[in-house]
Amino acid sequence: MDTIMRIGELGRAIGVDVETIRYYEKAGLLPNPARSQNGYRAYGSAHLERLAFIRHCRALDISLADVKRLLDFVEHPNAACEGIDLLIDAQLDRVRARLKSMQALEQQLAALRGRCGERHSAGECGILHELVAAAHGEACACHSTQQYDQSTC
Amino acid sequence: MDTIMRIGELGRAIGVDVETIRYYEKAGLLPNPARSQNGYRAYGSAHLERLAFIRHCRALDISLADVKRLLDFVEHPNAACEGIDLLIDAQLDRVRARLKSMQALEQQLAALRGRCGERHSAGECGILHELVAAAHGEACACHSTQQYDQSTC
DNA sequence: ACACACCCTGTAGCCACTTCAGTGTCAAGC
DNA sequence: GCTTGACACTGAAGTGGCTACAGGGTGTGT
Repeated sequence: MDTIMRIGELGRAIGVDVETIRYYEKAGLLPNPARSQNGYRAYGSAHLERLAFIRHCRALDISLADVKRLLDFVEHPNAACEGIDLLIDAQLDRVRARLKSMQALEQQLAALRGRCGERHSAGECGILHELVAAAHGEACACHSTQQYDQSTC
Repeated sequence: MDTIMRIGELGRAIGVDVETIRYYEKAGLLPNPARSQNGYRAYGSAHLERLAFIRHCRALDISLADVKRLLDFVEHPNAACEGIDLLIDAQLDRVRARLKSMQALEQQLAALRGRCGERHSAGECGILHELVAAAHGEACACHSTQQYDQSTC
């Protein structure tokens, strides 16, 4: 009743490298599949679903450790769910913090890019000058704060 | 004339862990400093500036390999500068791509967060349901595309 | 008989650090 | 003189999330 797939088929079905699947297995995220006589891994629809879940979480940039926790919740649906929203909250906080820093980064790089004129030596390059000056200047917040806490520079 | 600092002072001056400084040295980003009689590293203002430059570039999320290239330009100011703007362009492209995907991510996580009500078991948790359903659904673009190419889900 | 695609295991490499184990140096306090 | 503590040194190993490779076995088509 259950379609049986080999690792390559599973990989193609979800769009995951076979090495990654084996890696998830070793990391304890995918349960050990049955083996056919030749020793090949034999996957069913349960594995397919679980792998899809993992990849969806990874697409949300959730760490494998957290994915493991979420999978525990899926396995034990009667447990209290407190942990779930806390986990998602924390993830959202992380993503928002990074988003903010990436935006600052984009601004800085875009400004930097405008500094370079045409046909000149590295010694006259506005980008390089700007980088050196910014690294030197005390007004720049980059050096005193964490990478992901920086505002403008 | 040149203030001489030990590694701890240099680290505090720039806000970098001493281990990171030694790592940069081993990686060839910081030149080998002089040593005092006891074998301690002795840094001068040139090292300070160079380290500040490196950290500034890293704050801009520029890879160490690219920082190395930029440092080469700083060292050889008479070379042509073509490489510099290309490097910054590529960096900007990378940052913008990540920025876009992070924005999509934030949307998805925020939507997910809204799914969880109060006091219920994991089996009834809207977040978990949503995650499982989204992983299962074919309409979701997450599985077929790269992590950083996803749009909405 | 052979090519070729697929599968297996185990190990090492990637990036940018971080941590650790084990040892040495030096100034201050008792 | 002895201890304590902060700081320095080296080299190796660990982190996360894969990715790549070496060296073999399996299965199908021609």
